[in-house]
Amino acid sequence: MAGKRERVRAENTAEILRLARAQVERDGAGNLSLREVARDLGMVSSAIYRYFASRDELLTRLIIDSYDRLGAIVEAADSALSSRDDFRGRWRAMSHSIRNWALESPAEYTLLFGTPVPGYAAPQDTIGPASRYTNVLVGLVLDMEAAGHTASEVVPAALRRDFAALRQRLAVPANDAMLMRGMVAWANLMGAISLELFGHLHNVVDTPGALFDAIVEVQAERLFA
Amino acid sequence: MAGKRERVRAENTAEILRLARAQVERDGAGNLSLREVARDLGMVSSAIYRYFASRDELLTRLIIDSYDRLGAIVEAADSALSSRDDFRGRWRAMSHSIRNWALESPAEYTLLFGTPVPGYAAPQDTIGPASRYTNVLVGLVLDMEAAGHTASEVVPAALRRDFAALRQRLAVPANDAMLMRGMVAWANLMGAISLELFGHLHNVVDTPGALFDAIVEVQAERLFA
DNA sequence: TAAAAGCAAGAGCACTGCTCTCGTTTCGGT
DNA sequence: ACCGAAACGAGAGCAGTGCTCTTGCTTTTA
Repeated sequence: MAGKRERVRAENTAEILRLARAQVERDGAGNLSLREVARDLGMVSSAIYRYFASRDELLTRLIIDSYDRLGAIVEAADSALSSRDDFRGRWRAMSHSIRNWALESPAEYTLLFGTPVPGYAAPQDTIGPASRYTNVLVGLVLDMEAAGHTASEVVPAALRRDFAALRQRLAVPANDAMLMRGMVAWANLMGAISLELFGHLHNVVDTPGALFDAIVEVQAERLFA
Repeated sequence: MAGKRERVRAENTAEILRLARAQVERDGAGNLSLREVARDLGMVSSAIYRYFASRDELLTRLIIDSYDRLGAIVEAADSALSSRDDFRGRWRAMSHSIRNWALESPAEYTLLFGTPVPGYAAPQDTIGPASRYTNVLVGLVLDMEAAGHTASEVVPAALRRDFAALRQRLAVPANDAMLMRGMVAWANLMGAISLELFGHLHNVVDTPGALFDAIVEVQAERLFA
């Protein structure tokens, strides 16, 4: 029998997620409507609550899935480079993979890196998937250090404890200066993408792609040479 | 008579903006409710439409005001430094003024730099006020160049036209490399603040303030020394 | 086979943005 | 000083939202 009920439940759950994702992609996360999902699915709105306790829970699920996809994309971009010690190349690859993904599915990027939806607070379940893409960046600075690179970034005393905890939690033996380097690169990368995607470059440059390339290149030169 | 109607209109408009701002500050831009504003004001909801054509128009007005306040704050922070050729100091001052403002009124920061509200597209009226805070940064790189500093940032050919247009539009005689430097600093700054404010640092560091200081310092060392 | 659990439907609540109509109040021109 | 026009606030109403509760039906479990 394989459990008819169980099978139908899985199908419906998947279908709800599919429709919700399409809706988010079309109208943005803020406009996700449970009732519309229900209509598209040929159900009544209250039935959705058998599958997701609330709109926020559905959103959370979408967020987790998006983090997972982003993680997979960045991992693939990084590991596609055969020469593991081409650090500049790896930085380029992962940077561009994130931007390309963001441009392809802006609503998804917005879902993760834009305004935390109205009264919504990210639950614990998201932190695992969320760290997948950052782990790729961590891997880069780790490999650099293993290859004998030294970083000269100054790390204030107040940050040393944070970095020590981070080192322990992630089992990452990078030194403070190298971690600092990663943080600067991370902030710069996400800043460049957010400025572009949220429209702050509109009356500034006409070819945001070229600007992004240049920003990545400046960092590659400075941090990953 | 001084126009009773005109006076009342000005008062009501101001009051609507005040209440709406308080609401945004409390519940976030996505939860701004015209009906609640009307209730707080002792009016019926439809009356609000005598003053603002739509919820989006009210939001736009709030956004413009916020850009103006941010602009004033950053300008003040920069011009508070008496030694105009202390570029690192000026960079520090403007960076921290933005972050402090963001921490004091996160909903306001979110309004400007988070997700462009659901189906909302920023109208032209915002681009003037929006460039006020960036002009301070532009002023910094301009002064650096005037003081004889040279930048070594590489600017790809594709960006040269954008930068030429920018130079003309803003009447800013900075060379390409120096403009590039400003862009990197800008992206890094906004990235650092957004990561913190939108919760992406939650399981990363416990003292985001220290991380921010360090990021600013790294850039000060590299770009504004 | 009977009880238990899972399910979809439907009605309903309290909201939302927005529109339209209807009396009233204020303003500008004669 | 008057009178038409314009501006105004109130109120009802429409279409939509998230979410809850009850009611019957179906599948699963014991």
